[in-house]
Amino acid sequence: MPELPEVETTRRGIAPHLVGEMLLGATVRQAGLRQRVPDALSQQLTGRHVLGLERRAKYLLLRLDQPREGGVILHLGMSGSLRILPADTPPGPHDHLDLRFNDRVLRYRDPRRFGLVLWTEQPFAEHPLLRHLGPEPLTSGEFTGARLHKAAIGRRVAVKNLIMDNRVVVGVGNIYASESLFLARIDPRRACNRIAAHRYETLAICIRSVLTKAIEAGGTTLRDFHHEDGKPGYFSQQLNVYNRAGEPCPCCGEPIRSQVIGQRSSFFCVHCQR
DNA sequence: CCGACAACCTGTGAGC
DNA sequence: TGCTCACAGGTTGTCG
Repeated sequence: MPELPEVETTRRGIAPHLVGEMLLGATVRQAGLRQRVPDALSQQLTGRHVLGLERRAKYLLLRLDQPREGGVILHLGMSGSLRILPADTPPGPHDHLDLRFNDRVLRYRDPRRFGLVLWTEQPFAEHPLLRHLGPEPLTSGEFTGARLHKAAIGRRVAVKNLIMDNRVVVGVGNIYASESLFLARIDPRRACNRIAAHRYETLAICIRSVLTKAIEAGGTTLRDFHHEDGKPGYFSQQLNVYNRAGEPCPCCGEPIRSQVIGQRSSFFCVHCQR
């Protein structure tokens, strides 16, 4: 479900309900996520006030008044979602965890359990899961075509795999990788070290553009992504190639092709993308 | 260091 | 209608 735009949409939806509120504890119904939810989670955060909800890559970071550094790390994996609900709302299937506030809960649902909810007292940026992450595409200023070009030196993976590598740039998942490469007119299969510097400048611009527009549309809903208020994201209507195998290319009309690249389905126009 | 691939888990939709 | 199978938006770890 969630790439950067969906995580950012989630963050914007729930943050206003949380900031300034005091945590009354956590209810863990299923601790077996990608990593086990810490046994001491509830004890650690009870009585703490929420200072803010930040995003780094596809991680959501709940900053509290104590400890001074760190807090709660959340990741939605492939199928996770977060909603604000009245405290007495009965949990449904796969509602693995609640963070409890006075009259409401932040409820975490994740059928496939690829996500995670962790506690850390070290600065978020130093946590092992976050330490190696590359630049934020929308906010860092470090994300440039030159940097992409440099990251490609000495590598020969397909360019689609390069931009999905979290050490190169974060937040570009399978949907927006295909979409960005379509806009940049680059064949996703092309070896990343066989692409000119100026094309990487174009690609960086296209990545930023696609992610920005997806956030403005409230994310992409393919099967089950919904906002905290239950409404879908509308960016799927703006997808040019993703999930559109056989449909005409919006640019030239040739049928869009799908092919597995690096174990993931990819969509592109053989005619427009070189 | 690099790249390919399996693994984690459940739900869904296509096809028979 | 009901069954089976392939596949799904992410990330990590292992192996050669």
